[in-house]
Amino acid sequence: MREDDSNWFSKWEEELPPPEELMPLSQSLITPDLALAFNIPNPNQIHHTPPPPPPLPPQSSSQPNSSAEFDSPELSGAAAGSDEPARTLKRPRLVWTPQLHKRFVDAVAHLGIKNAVPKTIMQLMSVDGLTRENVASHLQKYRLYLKRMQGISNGGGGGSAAAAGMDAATDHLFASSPVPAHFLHPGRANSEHFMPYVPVPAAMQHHQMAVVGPGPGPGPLHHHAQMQQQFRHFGNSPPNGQFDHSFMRQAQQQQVQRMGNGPAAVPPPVYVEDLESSANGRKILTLFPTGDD
DNA sequence: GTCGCAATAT
DNA sequence: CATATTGCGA
Repeated sequence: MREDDSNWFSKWEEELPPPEELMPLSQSLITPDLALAFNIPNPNQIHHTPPPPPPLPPQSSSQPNSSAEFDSPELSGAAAGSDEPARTLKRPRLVWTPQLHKRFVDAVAHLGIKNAVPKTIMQLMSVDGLTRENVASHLQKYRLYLKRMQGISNGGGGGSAAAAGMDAATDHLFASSPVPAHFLHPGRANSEHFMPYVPVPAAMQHHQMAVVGPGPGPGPLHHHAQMQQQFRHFGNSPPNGQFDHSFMRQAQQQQVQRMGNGPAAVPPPVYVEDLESSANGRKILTLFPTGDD
C-alpha cells in the first residue's frame, strides 16, 4: 500500500506542537547589549507582540518562513548607517529544548538515516535562526548517543539499555525524546522508507530560540537576565512577580537549562530528568509534553 | 562545498 | 556542563 506517502506527513503535522505551545521566544538576532552598543532603539519593542498570538494553522500559509514578524525592519535599514550586526555578530548559543530536539529527531526520522545530513535536517526543521552548524553539532552528539545505545543493547546482555545508557549525563536531553527503532539498526531489514523528498514543508513560522546573555563573566546571575529578556518580549515585565502562567509555562521550557551551580540560592525549576525509566514507575511531572505523542 | 568526526574552546 | 568552533580527511 502506498498510503505511507500521504500518511506520514499528515501524522507529522499533527504532532507538531500548536503555535500556542511554542511561540515563546523570539530571536532578536542581536543581544540587547549589542543593540545598545549600536544605538539600535530596542529591537524588541519595534513590534510589540500583543498577547493573543494569532493561531497559525499549518498548511494554510504557503509561505514557509515569511518571517512576517520579528526581523526588525530597521535592523537592516533604519539603523541609519549602522551595518547589519546580525550577520557579523555571534549568535547566542542555541539551547536545545526537548521540543526543539523533538523536531530534530522527527526530521531525522523522516528523512531516513541516509539523507539525514545537517543541511537537510536544518531545512526540514525550518526553525528560524537555526544554522547548519547548530544541527551538525547536535547531530554529532546525537550519533554518539545512538551508538552507545546500540553497543549496549546488543553487547551488554543486561538488556537494561536505559540504565547503562543513562549513565552519560549528557543524555538527559536525548532521553526526553523517543528514538525511532530503525535508528538503532542502520543496516537491518528493509525498514528504509522511500521519501519522495520533501521540499521543506515549513508549516510553521514561529521561531523558538533560547537566548543566553553574552556571558560576560559571572555565572550564577544569568537566569534573571534571560527571563527579563523574554518577558520584555511579551510587552511588559513587572518585577513584581505576577505573570501570566500561560507563558510562564513556556518560559520554563526554555529556562530548564541549568547553568553554573551556585551555592543553592534559587529554587531550580525542576529539570525533566524523571522518565519512565525511573524507579518510580509512574509518569510524574508534566512540565511539558515530553512523551505525549 | 558539505559531511563526519575528534579535539579543543568558550 | 552544553554548545561552538576548528582542523582535516573523505
